[in-house]
Amino acid sequence: MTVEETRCRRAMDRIGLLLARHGGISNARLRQALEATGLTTRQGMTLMHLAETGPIGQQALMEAIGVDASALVAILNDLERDNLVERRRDPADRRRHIVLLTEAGTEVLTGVDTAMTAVERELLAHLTPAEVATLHDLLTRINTSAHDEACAGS
Amino acid sequence: MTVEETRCRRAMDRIGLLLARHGGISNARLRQALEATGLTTRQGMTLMHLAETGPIGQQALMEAIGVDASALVAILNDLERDNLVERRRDPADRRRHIVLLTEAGTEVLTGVDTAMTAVERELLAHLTPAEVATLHDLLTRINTSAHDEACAGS
DNA sequence: TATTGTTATACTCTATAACTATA
DNA sequence: TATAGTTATAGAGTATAACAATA
Repeated sequence: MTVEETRCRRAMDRIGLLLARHGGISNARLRQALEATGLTTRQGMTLMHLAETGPIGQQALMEAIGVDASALVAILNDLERDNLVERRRDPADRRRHIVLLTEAGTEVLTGVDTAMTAVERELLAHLTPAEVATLHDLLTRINTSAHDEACAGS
Repeated sequence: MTVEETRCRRAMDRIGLLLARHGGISNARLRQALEATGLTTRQGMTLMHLAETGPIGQQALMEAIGVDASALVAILNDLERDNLVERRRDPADRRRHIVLLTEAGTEVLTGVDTAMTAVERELLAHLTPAEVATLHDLLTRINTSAHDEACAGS
């Protein structure tokens, strides 16, 4: 297509930059909303995942929430210190730690959910429900996995 | 199935979390792609804005790229050290610094643009051009400004 | 040797408050 | 006093490599 030369599109037409910026804003809002629960965004997200999956090994949990091993350790250390999760050795493979929600962790979850709902309501205030659904669909289809196709060049 | 009660939607149905995560990924990819230019994402973004707006005060630049004053100072210090931008006192109001691209900064810009294009091509590999346009539109309409409506509570 | 989880480290981004110099 | 810019500092997120225990 004709378009202008590929060179130098306006900065905020750059979807990469838009995503980075909105991600930062979402993160900041979530953190603020979660302050009442004493959790960070990633801690809240981790609790939500545990509630969905039930007891799970750290490897699987890592993939589910998209952080690396050392980051997950830090998250779980904090959560375990506050008795929101518990790590148990897997008797079948003593290298593995099975992570599970405690009763206290389950209770905190309600507050997390409320906070996230409030943040979303605000972020998406100008969008219709149909648009929100579209946005959700498009976001999940963004290529998140490691570099595979396209631009594989060098 | 009958869905569960509204409480506790699946974590990755949370748009706030999706945005935060994809933002982080975009940022990481951009950083990696910009490594060749020796710039961080925000430095690259700053150069792009300067190219669009021309000479501009730091207050205006802050708003344009969405970082706060102290963050901008750090960005500009690095860029100025590398002679990519220049700060000049505004003779009309000696408190103000007018920021502008140097010739070297303009040259680097081409590499920044190429890197960003490559990253986007990869992130958006599974979307049609129409979907990309929709995504762009929806992202720009997310409520980025300070808390006004909804959840204003305390 | 490979895998699971841990520790240590460092860099980026973000947020806040205190400071300066001008107005 | 108010504003433009600066400095300092701290917390959160991310990335990497080295390590221990177990398989």
